[in-house]
Amino acid sequence: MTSSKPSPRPTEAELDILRVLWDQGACTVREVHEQLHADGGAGYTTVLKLLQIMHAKGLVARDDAQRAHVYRATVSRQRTQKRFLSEMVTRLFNGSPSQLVLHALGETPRASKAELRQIRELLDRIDGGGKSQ
Amino acid sequence: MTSSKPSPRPTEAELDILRVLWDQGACTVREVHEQLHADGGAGYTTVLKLLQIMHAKGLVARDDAQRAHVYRATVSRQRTQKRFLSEMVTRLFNGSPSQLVLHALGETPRASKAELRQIRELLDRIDGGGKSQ
DNA sequence: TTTGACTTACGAAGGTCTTCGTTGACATCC
DNA sequence: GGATGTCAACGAAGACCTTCGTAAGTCAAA
Repeated sequence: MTSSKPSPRPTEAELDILRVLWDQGACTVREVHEQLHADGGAGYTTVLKLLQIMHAKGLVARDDAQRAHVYRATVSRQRTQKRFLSEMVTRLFNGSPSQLVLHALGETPRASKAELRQIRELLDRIDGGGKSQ
Repeated sequence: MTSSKPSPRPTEAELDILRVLWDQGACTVREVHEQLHADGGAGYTTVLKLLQIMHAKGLVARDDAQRAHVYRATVSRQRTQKRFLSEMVTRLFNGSPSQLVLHALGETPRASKAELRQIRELLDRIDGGGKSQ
């Protein structure tokens, strides 16, 4: 039983921290804080508190071998993206993912050639492989 | 100055109500409540309170000519979809809408032929018309 | 050993969100 | 007219989120 916790949806501030953790890998509180609020958005203890809460929720793991604890994300970027995406589909797009794709694509005139090609390839794979009705 | 208010992002419970209003058109509180919590999810006054708050926020308009006030959405489904989509892109997809499309497409093996075709057409229009660098 | 820098831990304040109980207004039916 | 039912309005409670001030612990250098 390794996956006993569904681990709750991250809040906005938590997402900001997760982004740092995903990009930088494991970080200390100070590193996250400097990455996120170098200008002075939120204080050091705010980030610390958030990380403690996230740890309690199971969103991050903590290595306290050193004095400055090191945090790393336990939820993957992919999984989180998927989760938010599917919530959005049910809440806002009548449960139709392709509707979401259509809308998102409409707002995306600045895609690179490579990306467009990637999308086409994926499309081919879906169309060719899984011809449902 | 008709459009002085950006009108805040709807919360989850507010989104549920907006969905009803979008699908059914203008509704009384009772109608929304029965549509949403016929089983007994939340009480009548809860829906009423939410609609009052949404009215204060400018998310819905109210016609109080009759005793039972009639509410209708002032924000369109499209606009709201776009808004959530773009927030998601910046928060979760490094600002790249096509990345979002790619992911959403990956979770969409059950798209209908018609939808896939629609996506392809849109893709062609983007690719052909806006060939950037 | 004392000082100072750095760190975690604790608790609390202020805000928003969601829910509901109660009240008073209004209409209808007997 | 009085009882009954429906409605909007109000206030408040409880939960969660975000932020921060302060205390307490640890380590190294002076």
